[in-house]
Amino acid sequence: MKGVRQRTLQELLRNHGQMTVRQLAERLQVSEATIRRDLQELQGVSGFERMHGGATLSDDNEPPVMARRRENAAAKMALAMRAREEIYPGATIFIGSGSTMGFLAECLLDSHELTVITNAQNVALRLASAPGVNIVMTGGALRKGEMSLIGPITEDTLRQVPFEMAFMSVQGVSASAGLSNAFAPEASTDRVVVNLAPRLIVVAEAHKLGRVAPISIGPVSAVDLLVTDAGPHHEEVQRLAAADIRFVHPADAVRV
Amino acid sequence: MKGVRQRTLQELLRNHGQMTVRQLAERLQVSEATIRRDLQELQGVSGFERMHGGATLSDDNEPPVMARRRENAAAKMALAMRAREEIYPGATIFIGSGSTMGFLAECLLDSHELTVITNAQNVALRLASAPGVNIVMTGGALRKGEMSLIGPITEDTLRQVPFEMAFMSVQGVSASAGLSNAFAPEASTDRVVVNLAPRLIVVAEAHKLGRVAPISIGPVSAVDLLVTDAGPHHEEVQRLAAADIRFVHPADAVRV
DNA sequence: AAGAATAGTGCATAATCACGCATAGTCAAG
DNA sequence: CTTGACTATGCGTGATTATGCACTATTCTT
Repeated sequence: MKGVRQRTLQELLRNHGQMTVRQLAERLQVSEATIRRDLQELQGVSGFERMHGGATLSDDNEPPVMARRRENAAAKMALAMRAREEIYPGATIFIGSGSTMGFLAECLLDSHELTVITNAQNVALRLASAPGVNIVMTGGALRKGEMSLIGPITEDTLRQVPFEMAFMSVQGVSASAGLSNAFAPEASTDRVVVNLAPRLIVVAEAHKLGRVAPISIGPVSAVDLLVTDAGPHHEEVQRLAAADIRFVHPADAVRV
Repeated sequence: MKGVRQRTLQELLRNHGQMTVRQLAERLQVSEATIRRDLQELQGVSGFERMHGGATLSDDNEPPVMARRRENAAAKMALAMRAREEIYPGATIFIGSGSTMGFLAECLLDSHELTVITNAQNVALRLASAPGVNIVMTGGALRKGEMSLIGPITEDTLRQVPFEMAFMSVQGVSASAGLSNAFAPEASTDRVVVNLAPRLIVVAEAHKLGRVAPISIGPVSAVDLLVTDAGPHHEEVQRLAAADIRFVHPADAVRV
């Protein structure tokens, strides 16, 4: 019964978030000593935490990028699905970090003969269960909040692995100030991607348009395609169009 | 009847996710002994896991490294805790892949001023919630089962990032045949680690001692410290000791 | 700092397991 | 149809493993 019970136990913890030893013993019809022994063995499960009186198991350790996953999930998924249409079988693509890129990974689960190079843990993890997708991660320093890899090592790796197109999301897209991001080390890595990408596809929700973040990562002219849910009447969209940027919308978001 | 029953059995497991031997015997109208024999034969079916009292069959393809996490959890944790004692504040260490290394990561959550370089996703993920730990990941191709990064890119990164000691677990440790692993591309990466590590600490459960896997990754002389739960009377331990290998045991396993 | 709650541990008991052996089917050749 | 070899199944046994209880150590609360 032990193994089976431990599964149930994890299930309970995952659903309730946190439970006391007493509750678990009652619920699983075993003594508290047994629960304690079980919890002992669960040490090491990601997100699991033992504490006096009980234990917690958060869905994941919930770095901000995971929390943001839930914000505007529908819109992000729509953008991701539109972005996916640019990918053809056999392609080698780069996918950057950010919650929207996580959705893109989700869209690619049943792809065949696709090679994905990424510096984002959430992308790699999601795609790990995609049998038809080869995954290459860049090396680098782990930026914990974003679960992304950045820095000179990342950039070196990028230069070693050629790719045909790059998908990235950024903090700001402006016809005048170009692409921009907030965090300097990450911006440096982004700049390398922008320079290396034969074809650069930027995915940006409407509120990113016109925004300017502290660090510039490249001119808008580097953008080959902008996927956004901002409608054609959005004033920044018009400026970008004037700057000769091609942009597309998810099918069901044109009315935004 | 056997084949039919075993298919039904898998069906039941798939639907219920988990069942006890008793339940299965009742449901299929055969003795528990028969169920046990059936379960014996189902070993190797993907997602299938035997455990005391019952069995589970998860439909999601969780990586084997996660499944192995549950096997011998207590022993692995003991080894990991012993291994941790070798780490001093301010150190820069490499941690390899494998479930035992995941436990080591777990032990390091409250470390301060530690830099960890790793090619293992499970290690990086676990340590992502450790505020005092800097994490650098190697790049490379993702080996999905192990959730580890391997290949030339990994090796390049390793050469770029100096570290003071390396922790790794291997498939086989033999006084005569040295360190060995099963999977060639991974072994290549391991070999680089063995060569680069100023101090190499190998963590191996008792059953790894004396075993020889297909691909050699280095001589035993490369090992600076062997952490094992095999007691001093284990015959391979004696051979290794004769080969001048230092080894230590987790505190509570010396009596083995 | 004292009292209460919670956690860890050794031990006896109960559950489960693996193995050997006997029985009952199953199938093919004669 | 019979015989004999083979397989599957059930049962019993000793060994292994898990569990609960009682007790001690630790941690939290006030």
